[in-house]
Amino acid sequence: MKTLIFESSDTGVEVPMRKRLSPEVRVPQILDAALVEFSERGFVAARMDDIAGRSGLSKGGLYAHFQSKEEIFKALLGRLLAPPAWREVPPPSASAGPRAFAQWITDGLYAALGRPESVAALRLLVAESTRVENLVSLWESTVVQPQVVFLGEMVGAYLVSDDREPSVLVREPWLVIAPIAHALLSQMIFGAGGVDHLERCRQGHIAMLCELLEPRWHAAASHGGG
Amino acid sequence: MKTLIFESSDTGVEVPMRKRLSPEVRVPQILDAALVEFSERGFVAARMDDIAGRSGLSKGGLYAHFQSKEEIFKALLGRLLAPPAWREVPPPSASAGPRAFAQWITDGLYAALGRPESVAALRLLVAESTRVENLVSLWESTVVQPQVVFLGEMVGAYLVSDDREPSVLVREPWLVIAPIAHALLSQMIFGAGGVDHLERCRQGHIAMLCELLEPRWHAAASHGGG
Amino acid sequence: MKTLIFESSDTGVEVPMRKRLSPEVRVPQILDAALVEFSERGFVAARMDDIAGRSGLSKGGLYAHFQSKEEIFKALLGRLLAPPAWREVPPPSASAGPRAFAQWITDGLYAALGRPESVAALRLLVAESTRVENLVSLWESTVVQPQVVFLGEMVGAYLVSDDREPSVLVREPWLVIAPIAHALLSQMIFGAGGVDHLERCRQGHIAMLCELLEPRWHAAASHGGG
Amino acid sequence: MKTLIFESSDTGVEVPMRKRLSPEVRVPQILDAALVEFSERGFVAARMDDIAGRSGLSKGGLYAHFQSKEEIFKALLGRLLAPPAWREVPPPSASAGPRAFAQWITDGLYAALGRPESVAALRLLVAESTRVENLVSLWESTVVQPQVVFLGEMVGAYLVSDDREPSVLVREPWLVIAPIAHALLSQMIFGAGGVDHLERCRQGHIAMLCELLEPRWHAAASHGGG
DNA sequence: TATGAATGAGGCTTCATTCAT
DNA sequence: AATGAATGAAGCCTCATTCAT
Repeated sequence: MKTLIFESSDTGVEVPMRKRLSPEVRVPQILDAALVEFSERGFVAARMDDIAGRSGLSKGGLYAHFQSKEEIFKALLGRLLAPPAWREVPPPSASAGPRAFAQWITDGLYAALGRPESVAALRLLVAESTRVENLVSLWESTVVQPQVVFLGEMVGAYLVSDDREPSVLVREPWLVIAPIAHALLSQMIFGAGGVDHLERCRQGHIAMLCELLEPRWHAAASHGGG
Repeated sequence: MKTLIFESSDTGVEVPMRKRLSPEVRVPQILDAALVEFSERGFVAARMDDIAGRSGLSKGGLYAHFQSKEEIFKALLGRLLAPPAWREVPPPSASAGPRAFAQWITDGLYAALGRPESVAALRLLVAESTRVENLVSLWESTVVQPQVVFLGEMVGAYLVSDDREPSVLVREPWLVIAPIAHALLSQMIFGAGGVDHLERCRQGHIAMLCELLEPRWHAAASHGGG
Repeated sequence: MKTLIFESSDTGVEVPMRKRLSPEVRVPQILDAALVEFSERGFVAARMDDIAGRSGLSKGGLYAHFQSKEEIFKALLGRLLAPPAWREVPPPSASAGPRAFAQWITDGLYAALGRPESVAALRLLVAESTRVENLVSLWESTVVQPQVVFLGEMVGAYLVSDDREPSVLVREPWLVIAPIAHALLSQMIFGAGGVDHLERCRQGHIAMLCELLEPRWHAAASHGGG
Repeated sequence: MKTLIFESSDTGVEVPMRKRLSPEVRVPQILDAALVEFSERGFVAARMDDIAGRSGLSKGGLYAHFQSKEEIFKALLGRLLAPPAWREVPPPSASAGPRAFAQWITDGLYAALGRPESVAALRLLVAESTRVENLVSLWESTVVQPQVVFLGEMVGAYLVSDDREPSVLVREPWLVIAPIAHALLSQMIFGAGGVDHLERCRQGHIAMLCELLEPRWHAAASHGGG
């Protein structure tokens, strides 16, 4: 019966013994560890030793699975930037009102972006995007843009149902997610700000969307401008 | 100007010499260089050699002005986090309409945050905030929060002038700046995105503020919501 | 043939397996591989991985046959330094003339030393002789010296048949092989130099031996010297 | 007054202080050290630490002068392969006899190649020529070949003075240096073999050249050969 | 006998910092 | 105030060797 970590011998010396795992098991462990280390310290300052330790193996052991630090980083980003399995829940009917619709939108956003790992991933992207420009611009065009466009279309579909001037949210769908961008940027710089900070942001986010989604008469008829 | 100055000596050999400058001149040069290097590479990866080269002196020369890399970093943040001389222009009167008001708000925001150095500074803060938590939280409480509160008050003052339900912008004034946060985060990750990217964002930002600032009747009276 | 052998298992997964061979078959394969790797890169730079790959098994597999890199090296040298089965052909009679005799000498020399493996072996000896001084000096005294002495005796026997001053080849028999030493050293440093480079060297070698073996009258009688 | 190596302080700790030297002084020191280390151990096995120590500075200090181990190696070979300032002494007149002429030839050869550094350099070339193929083939064509051709011309000029069949030495001038090649190869593999080993080789070398340079009648007239 | 994940020592290289000049 | 050779502490990576399978 072999113990997992230490095996005592009659020499009295404890010899570290680590489980031998298949790459299918190790690689995700390593990437999990890498996300923590890279996002806390940045690519250069992260130490292979620490990633190794956090994955439960020795420094050299990493190199059985990845050729270099850079490779780990790229594999990590490949995983982080994979398109999320968004939108399993269908939007509520327009008759349910703006709040239900806004809630549906933020449900998806905060579920995808509100987790600590997402903040870590974003911090990593901000700090190191130039290191993986290809991956990032691929992600932007194949994942981020389509998601934003999708949100804009959902808003358009919601608003088309009655007679009003289309909100700027339809023309500039990125505004739909602007509040969560602020919340995340804030967290990246100032820290978590308490467990419910994101939840409070989300309530503001919903309220703002509600105001923008409520029926309005043509702006030109009321105050006009610019 | 990166020309070296050559001084002839009686040995007949031309040796490259760099100008001897007073600290008042050198220190800002060094901090300018440091902002670029730190924000492009992060604190750890930035090299004293590069900061030196970019400031027009040699590695050793830096140490005539700063005791260490850390000192440079802190001095740089001290400069970056200084409160901006905002608000020299008074807000337009409420009668000028929401667009004029929104324009006034974004004028200040984009003038302060739209410059490339601001993006660099923010990137630096995201990547290295844990390194200078004290400074950052001081900045948050003495500069950022007051500015946001100030904006909220301005919005409140604008809206109070007629009869409507106060917008969520008053309760959650950070929403006023959320669009620029999104724009900046986007730039930090995806790059500049063209010279007029920020300007387009600003137009969307203004339009959104306009929609939120337009007179509305009590939401409860129209659709209500969950 | 570098095809891997696949064996199907009831898991439905094809796993690459290498043939299980007896040591009698593996060991020579390994030493062949080792000669190439050691001589191309030197002892330290040669990698067990590469020797393994070149022998058709994995790194760990080597250790089923040799306890260490050093062991492989010594076994290789043991094989390389074994006395060659020289001299199966008897020398031609003196009456056949110097050219026939010179040809007989070079036949043996170039057959033994002209092969690429011999060049590789010599390169290895030059680079790593200090690592195995015992083996090398044993080789020198039991193999190399006797061979050279033997050649000297053959030359002496050839020349004794007529009346002349004995050539220096008899006193310094290493001169008999000097030209091939030059050719080999040249190949070691400058590379093969074409397929027939050694053959051309051999012709020069023969011609030189002919000149030295031709009947001469006592040197003292002609020009004299120092 | 600063001591060269150690400076005692009142803490009782000896602080190593090394002289700060200009590159003109350091670089040759480093290359001298590199020759020893590289030729004793080969490129890969030589340690930067040892080269540094032998040059009187620390490991890191090397990098103020060379970008990498490879750079040191190339610089070293550049120095080793520089054409020697050969042939300052004119050849003796033909009337002085073959021995004087042979002596003149070997004087140059053994002065250039007989030094221990030359053996070290050759050993290095044998072991690592593939690492610097460009340099080596340049050396072959611009230094080695011309020197050999020059020797052949000298021999030709010597022999032309009387009526005989030209020796193979004229057609194949590399045979002139073959004996020293053997001597050097021998030293590279078996070690120095005593202080006067090369000198004994040289006597054999001279004797052989004498035999080949002595007047002969046309070979066709004596034995001829197939 | 064979595989390949894992270890751990060791080497190359980088870089903040020092200091003689 | 400025230079640049020099130091020394890390950190990345390689690779001989081990061992569970």
